[in-house]
Amino acid sequence: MRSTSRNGEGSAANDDRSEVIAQLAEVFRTYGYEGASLTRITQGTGLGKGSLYHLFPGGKDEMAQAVLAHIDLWFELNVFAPLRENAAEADDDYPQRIAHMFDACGRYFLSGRKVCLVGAFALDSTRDRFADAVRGYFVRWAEALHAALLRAGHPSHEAAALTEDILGGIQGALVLARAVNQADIFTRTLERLQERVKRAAAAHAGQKRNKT
Amino acid sequence: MRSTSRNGEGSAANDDRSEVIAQLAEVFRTYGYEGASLTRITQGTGLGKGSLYHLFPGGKDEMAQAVLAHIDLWFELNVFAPLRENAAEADDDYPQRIAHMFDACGRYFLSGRKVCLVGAFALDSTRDRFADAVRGYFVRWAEALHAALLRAGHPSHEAAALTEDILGGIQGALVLARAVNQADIFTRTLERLQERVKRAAAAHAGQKRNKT
DNA sequence: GTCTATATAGGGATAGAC
DNA sequence: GTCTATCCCTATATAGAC
Repeated sequence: MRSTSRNGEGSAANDDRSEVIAQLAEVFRTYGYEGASLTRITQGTGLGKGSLYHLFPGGKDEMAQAVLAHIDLWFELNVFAPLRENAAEADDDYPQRIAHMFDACGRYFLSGRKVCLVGAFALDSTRDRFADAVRGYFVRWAEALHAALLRAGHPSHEAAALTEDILGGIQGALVLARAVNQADIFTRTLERLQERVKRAAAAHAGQKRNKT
Repeated sequence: MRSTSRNGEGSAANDDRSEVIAQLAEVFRTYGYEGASLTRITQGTGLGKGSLYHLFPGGKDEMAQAVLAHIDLWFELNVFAPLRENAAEADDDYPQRIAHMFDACGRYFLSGRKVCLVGAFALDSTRDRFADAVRGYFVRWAEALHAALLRAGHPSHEAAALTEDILGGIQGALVLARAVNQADIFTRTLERLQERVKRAAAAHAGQKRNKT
């Protein structure tokens, strides 16, 4: 029953692969790309080198690429897509979508106890190796958030500024939280960012009311 | 004339060492701690292994420690100390000191083209190796900035929030700027952070005026 | 598919000539 | 002080048995 040899992309195999990728992500997050030796990867996954190279013929590079794709998919499904306009519900509650984003981020980064692998890769020469994945992750996040902020009624320049402050604020809070070993810095930062968005939105509502 | 053998800590030797440390910093910033191999360090400094181990008997670990100490000293002199209260000029212009901090940071990080090595070290297991240096850097920065904000008239909770937002905002902007290869994200973020401080300060001044 | 054994290169670090 | 040569270890990757 476990065999999926007939359909090479069976769901059991996918689950296995998914599980391995999650473990790989943990290793890369802990040690960085250069620091993630095959020995550590072997320990972290419980697989021998043979199995690893069978799953990822391209070696470490392909493993990291798979991890980045996995992260990207998660954010695409749980963060970016929910932010974006949806034809079926074009008049949706955008402030709520933005709140959902903060929520998802808080959960994903374990309230500041888990760092952003993409951000970590961005800081050294690892970025160049995975330039497209690193860039794409932030660009698509920024685009989705910016569009949602516009839809929520923020003027263009403010939406752009908020987008940078939010994405940067999240990354920076993760750095800071880990540097001083205080995860709650991340939680507080998320709350303040969300509060700033609400205040800005309320200010526009107030201006509209005054005008009419 | 170049010999400083009699006084082992002669100024010429210090300059040499300082120059080497600056080059080491560049290598660590580019490749990260794990990625900074002795071969790359050799190329980046122009020194052979013999010279390197003569200068830093503790090897790579000591090199990185020296770099961190060097960075720390720079920030102590150019950022932290100017922020702090000074007995000789206790009634100084604290808003201006804060402006000076933003200025110094903008210059140090080359307007977003240079990352923060301490922040980069914080993100993976390198942090544990240099835990004290990493933690101390951010803690002392935070303390100095927080005190300056209090002195500038910000209420306690606001000063604490601004401190986290500013330190985190700077780190995050550096991550973001490098991730998408747009240094101006950093510049803009610095300007907005500074603007927020000014607005908050102005609001308090306004409240005071209304009260009296 | 997963293991063991091995190949080959490069890692950090040291010794000793100069 | 700086270089060259060399040490030993670990790195990534592959081959082939099972």
